[in-house]
Amino acid sequence: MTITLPDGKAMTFMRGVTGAEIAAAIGPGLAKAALILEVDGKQWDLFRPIEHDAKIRVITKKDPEALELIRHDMAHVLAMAVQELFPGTQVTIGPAIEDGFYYDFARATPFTPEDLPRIEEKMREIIKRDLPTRREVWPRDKAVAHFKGIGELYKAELIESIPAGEDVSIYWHGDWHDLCRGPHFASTGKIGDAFKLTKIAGAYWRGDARNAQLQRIYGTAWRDQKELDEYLKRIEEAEKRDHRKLGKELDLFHMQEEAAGQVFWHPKGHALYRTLEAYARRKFQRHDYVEVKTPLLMDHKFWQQSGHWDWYREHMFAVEIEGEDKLLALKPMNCPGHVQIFKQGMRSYRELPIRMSEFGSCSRYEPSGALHGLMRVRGFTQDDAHIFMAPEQMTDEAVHASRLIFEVYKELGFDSVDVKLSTRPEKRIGTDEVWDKAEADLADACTKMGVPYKLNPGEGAFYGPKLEFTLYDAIGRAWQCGTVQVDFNLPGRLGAEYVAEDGSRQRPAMLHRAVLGSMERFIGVLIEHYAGAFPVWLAPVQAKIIPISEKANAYAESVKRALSEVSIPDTGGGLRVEVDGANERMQKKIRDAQLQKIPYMLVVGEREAAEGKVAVRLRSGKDLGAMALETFIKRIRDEAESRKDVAE
RNA sequence: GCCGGCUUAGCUCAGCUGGUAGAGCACCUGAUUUGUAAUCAGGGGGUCACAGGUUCGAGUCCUGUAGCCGGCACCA
Repeated sequence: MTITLPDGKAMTFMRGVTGAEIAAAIGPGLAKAALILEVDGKQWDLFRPIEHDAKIRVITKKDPEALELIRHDMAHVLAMAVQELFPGTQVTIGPAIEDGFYYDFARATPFTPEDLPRIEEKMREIIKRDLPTRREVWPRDKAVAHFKGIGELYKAELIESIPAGEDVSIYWHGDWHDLCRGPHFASTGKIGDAFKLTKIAGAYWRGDARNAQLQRIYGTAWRDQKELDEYLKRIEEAEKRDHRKLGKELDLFHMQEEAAGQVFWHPKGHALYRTLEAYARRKFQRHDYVEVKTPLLMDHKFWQQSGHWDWYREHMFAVEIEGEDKLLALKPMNCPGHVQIFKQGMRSYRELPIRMSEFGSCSRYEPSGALHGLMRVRGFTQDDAHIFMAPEQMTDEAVHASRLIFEVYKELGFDSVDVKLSTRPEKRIGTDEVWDKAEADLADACTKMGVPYKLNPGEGAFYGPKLEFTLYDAIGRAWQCGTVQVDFNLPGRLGAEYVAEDGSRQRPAMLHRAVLGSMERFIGVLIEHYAGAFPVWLAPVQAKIIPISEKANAYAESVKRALSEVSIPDTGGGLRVEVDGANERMQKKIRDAQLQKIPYMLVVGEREAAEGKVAVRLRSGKDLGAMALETFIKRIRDEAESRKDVAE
């Protein structure tokens, strides 16, 4: 039997040879390092016999696949440990995930945080025992009967969903066994012990809230201690950027119990908000949008007509007014309002497309468990727009909207953006023909732009498919923000029409589109992206003037007035500067400004006052020395206008 | 909404097995008038999330409610 190695070298072995034997034949180093074999492109246990000629590759810790394999094995060890410590606990599933693994258990009493160290210790012990792995193939029905017999009802259910007549593989580690597709390392000792259990959580069986809730334990696992340490460090760094923490430290906003899920923007946070809004407003204007404002509170009939009432009633705030037979609803989105504006007067095809934008305040009664700082709130502002058009304009308008999104992200410093096309969900309105066209229009738009996209089947809105735009922040985390949604359904339901070229009345098509998504959430993303050290154009305080002693206070104020007069186009006003007139030493004021991550500190003493200068210090600590106020103004204005993010 | 955890001064946090609350920073007052990351001294400030209960006595124990945190489910 011939075994071909990756370098093309062929070796001859007896039938039934195992990966371990092949690795040993190649060399003792490889025999030791080998974890899993790849046989004709399929992963194969080292101890599993090979019956045909094959091309093989030996996978070791160094290979990219190793992490996933380690994590999968680790999940098994976790399950073993839990079953040893807590007899009667049922196992369910336990996959490898990004950065780690988890395992879901069925158990009457939930785990407590104190259990984790015990389980971890047991896992290390199991790894140390170096239990050999064995693979068996059972007929499906035998496996079902077996797992039912030992009280593993979830496992039995899993196997029952495999077609009858098929065989399943069972893996043994010592005398513990589990249904598993494999592959697994030859023994538990091969896994290494660079892991840590991180959290416990409830999770629904098969991801469905109607099912029983299981107890999930999460862990992280790596090739070695160094990688594990790096990962833990990374988590720590991410925590430092948490927008909730920075929001407090930088005095940007707060939230409180009496208005759960809603934001109190403080002056500094609101400066961010206004700046971003002014930028977006100007950008939309340049892309031929018209801006409107619609009522917050409207008769709920609009949402009955649109269909939202049926879908989302329990997530809407509704108000009954005493003595009036009306049910009003706080708007959860802006489309019905925009359609009302469209419906005023007779619309001609000549006016189309109409691109109607609004910074629309929306309220949604989000489930309590979903709330998360600025990222998921009950009161938020969409940078929303609805584009009304003739149906045949759809592809062009989708391109137009998508280009705007790419442009804005790029200008805001997000260079890598992913696009997903979410298609018809099971629960939806509209005919299949309409959905066919809607999905095709979005796909065409991507093709036209030359933008690759991933398909996200079944994830569209109930009224139409959507493109979703995901950007990546400074530490590589993904944030889904922008969206472009085709809608051939709502305009009809809400009674919108226009007069076509031939004089007939036609239904307009509509595109829902948001670039930033929610202002609140996007600001949250910006806070985390910049770790609170905003580029000058966004910084709530762009320069802090620091008088060295009281003698320089008057000059400091005059510098502030001069800077406040400097207007920055497209960002909504003059430079934002403050004087620190406290009776403190300069060092202390510098420290305070530094901790507030203010980009420029302007130190002024009697020397600067006499010469009309400012001594410029950057938040990096770099001292630029004294320069004429005019020179500094030119510098900061250029920086703000270009929206540069200066790293130094 | 579901599972688990948490909630002590404006902020960050201490407070052992129940005996009646403490630090640093911030704030206020005074002194100091300062050259690139914390000047010194003094002072004020807490219904220990809320509501019940156990107890001679509860920040500490029990129950409920709310909010927050970590997940899950949801996300027009």
